[in-house]
Amino acid sequence: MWIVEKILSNKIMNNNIFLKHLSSPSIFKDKKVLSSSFVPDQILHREQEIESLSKILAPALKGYQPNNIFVYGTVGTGKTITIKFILNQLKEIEKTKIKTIYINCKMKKVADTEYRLFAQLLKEHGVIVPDTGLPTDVLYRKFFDIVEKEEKIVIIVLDEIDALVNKVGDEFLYNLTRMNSELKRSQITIIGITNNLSFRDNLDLRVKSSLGEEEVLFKPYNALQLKDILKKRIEEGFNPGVVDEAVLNKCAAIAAQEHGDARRALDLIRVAAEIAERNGDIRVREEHVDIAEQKLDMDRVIETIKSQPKQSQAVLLAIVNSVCNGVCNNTKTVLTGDVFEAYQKICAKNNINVLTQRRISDLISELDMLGIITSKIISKGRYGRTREITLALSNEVLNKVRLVLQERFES
DNA sequence: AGGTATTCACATGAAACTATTCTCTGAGTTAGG
DNA sequence: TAACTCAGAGAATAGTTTCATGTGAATACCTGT
Repeated sequence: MWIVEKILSNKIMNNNIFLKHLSSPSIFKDKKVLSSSFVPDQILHREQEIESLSKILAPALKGYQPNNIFVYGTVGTGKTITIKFILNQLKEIEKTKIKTIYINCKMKKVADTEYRLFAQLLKEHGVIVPDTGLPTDVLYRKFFDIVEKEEKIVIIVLDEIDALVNKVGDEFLYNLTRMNSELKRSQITIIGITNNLSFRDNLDLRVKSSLGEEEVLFKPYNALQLKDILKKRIEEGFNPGVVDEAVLNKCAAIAAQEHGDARRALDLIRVAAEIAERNGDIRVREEHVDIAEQKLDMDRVIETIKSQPKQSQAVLLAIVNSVCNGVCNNTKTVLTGDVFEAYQKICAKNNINVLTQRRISDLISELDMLGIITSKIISKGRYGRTREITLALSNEVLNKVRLVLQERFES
């Protein structure tokens, strides 16, 4: 503890403003354990899934190509973590003949297009290709050559594969699976992870048959299982006695309600603890969890809004303005047409070029997907068919959103 | 009254376009031998 | 003659526009009673 030494040796003034933060005992023992991306050395309540996955992948150890796998399960059911865990175990036994690659297809600017996916795959093999300029099939060739040269069994994990397929189609999956028949000395196995249970149904038949050779379903955790998982993480992540049973129960219960999302439970407890620590409390209490729940919600919304492009923000402001001004007399809903009008006004005031209504329509449905607004299509008979838009935000969040938006626009 | 046709106000889809960033290639230019 | 420069052709990508087509049900319009 070099800081303590420094303090003792009086190298730091004893009125330094940071001193009081140092002296308060830390709640955390090892904070990274509480992050949802942490892979623990033991995964609870996934014994069955681990068993079947390892059975499928075991042939790799004997030099055969394992079947391709589809992994399903809603958010926070431990899909990613389990796969990572299994890959780690696999590598522990056999490093020379097996190569594992994990790629998250949703990562912006990393693997969200076919080109970038292959660029990423190449990068994993130590080949850097330019971001643009090359035809995609060149990357495809390069990847093929490298894999062939390596003489390994390559296990490629494509997390959130549905996002990529929705964006660019399933052609690349077909190409990847087809590679195997052309590869002589190496083989590729694909593990596709998705939280969209019906994803497989709208795949090309060829892809469906070759990729869906094996399927593993991850069921949501129930409250008891969540509690176990949390408990273990708490033991590792916090100093003893910091979190009591009631808090644990509460987090598990909230997460269980949200379709057994373990990530949610972890976020809750971590943020609750951060809040407690900042307040100078040495224990995490239930009210901290309440605040954490709100804060998580708020942060999520604000973050997504801030990261939206300007036009999208303008559209959101148009929605917020129209809803708050009660365009549709005192109801809290607005229609696409109202939004477009309000949007045009905002553009005029801010000197932004006005996009077509067609585009605005898309931007509105994007905001819907992000969960910032709720919209449903209604038919008003003779008076047309349109979207009925409602803000999906609590008043508190809404006010914050307004502040953020008004910072960016004159309105 | 009951049935059918219209009509509105957008939704939704597909394709094409724009602008930006970047590679590759080959022609032209330059400097050194 | 090798090395360098530079313009032009192509690609990838994101964000849009243009054009075309779809659509649910309140109303207008008929029809036969």
